[in-house]
Amino acid sequence: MNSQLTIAVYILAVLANRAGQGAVTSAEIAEGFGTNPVVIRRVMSLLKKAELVKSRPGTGGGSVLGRPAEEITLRDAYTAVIIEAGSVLGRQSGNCRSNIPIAPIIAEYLNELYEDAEKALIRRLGSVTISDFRLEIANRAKASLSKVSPQ
Amino acid sequence: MNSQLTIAVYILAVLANRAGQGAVTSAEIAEGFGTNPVVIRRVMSLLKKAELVKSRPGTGGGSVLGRPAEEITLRDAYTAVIIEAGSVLGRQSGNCRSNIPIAPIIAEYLNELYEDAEKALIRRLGSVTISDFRLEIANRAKASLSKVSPQ
DNA sequence: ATGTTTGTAACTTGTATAGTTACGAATCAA
DNA sequence: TTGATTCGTAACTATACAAGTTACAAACAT
Repeated sequence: MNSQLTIAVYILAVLANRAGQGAVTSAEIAEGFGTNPVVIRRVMSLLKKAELVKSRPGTGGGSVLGRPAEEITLRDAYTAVIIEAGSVLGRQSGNCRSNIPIAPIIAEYLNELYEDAEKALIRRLGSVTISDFRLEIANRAKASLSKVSPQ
Repeated sequence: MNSQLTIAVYILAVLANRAGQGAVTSAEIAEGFGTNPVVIRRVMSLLKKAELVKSRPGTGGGSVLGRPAEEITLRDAYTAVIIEAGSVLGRQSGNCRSNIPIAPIIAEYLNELYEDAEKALIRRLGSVTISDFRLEIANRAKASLSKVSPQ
């Protein structure tokens, strides 16, 4: 539920990279990320609902950005992917089997406190466009490569 | 990893309730919360490391607060319980088996963004003492009872 | 000594999610 | 119209993780 966000922004970054050069298939994206095409399509399906991407089947098909990379923020990706599952934060209860009335009351209260944090997160995510993100990741990838083979 | 915080603040609230009336056993706390004593002891063990509680085995044993309830905040409970597992937020990777170098770079970047949110959360938690918390939960429990049987 | 309670290791169970397989539906090209 | 390609999604498997449980040694009070 959290790595879906990683995948979502990866997808958006790849599509931004290829903007204007035709659609990108889920197989191609999957290979770049090191996973199965279906995993990509599942996340893609959420991005489609949020109209961040458009997809088309058939030869020459695949996905493209729904609007320019400068007009998509990480917040858009977050809400597209996370809202389904409630929130990254508010996942109280988990595996807890307690049915005693006090447990949910505490959980509810803690969730309210989490809300402030989520607002801060969303604000921060909203300040980063896919363009920004793409550049940042490219720089880091370069840096991490030069760490492996220093010369 | 998240319901541990629920348990932690429940423990602290119970011990605050009983301050000056001797130690409380894990069995008693477990019954109140509707779980197994070992689950309580596991969380208690983290609270002990953080010196929020003191425990003693044997007859008349159990746990007491390490300092007054007015001087313990939810932030203390949070750091005691969560730090172990990294953070509520930064749980990137999860089940993701991708070893492609780009995935961890994105995850790392997202985690940095999460940090701002966590700071907000910690600030908020730091503003609530166990005393405050105890009152708030008591009020809510009363309200939720009156919902079940309105008269 | 005896009974009580903690502390913790080891195991079982439940659940979420990643990954996989399979196949129908949509699309394009010939 | 046929065939190749790609998406969309259901159904299944595998894995990881957390809660719950059992068991028992160690610490402590009487």
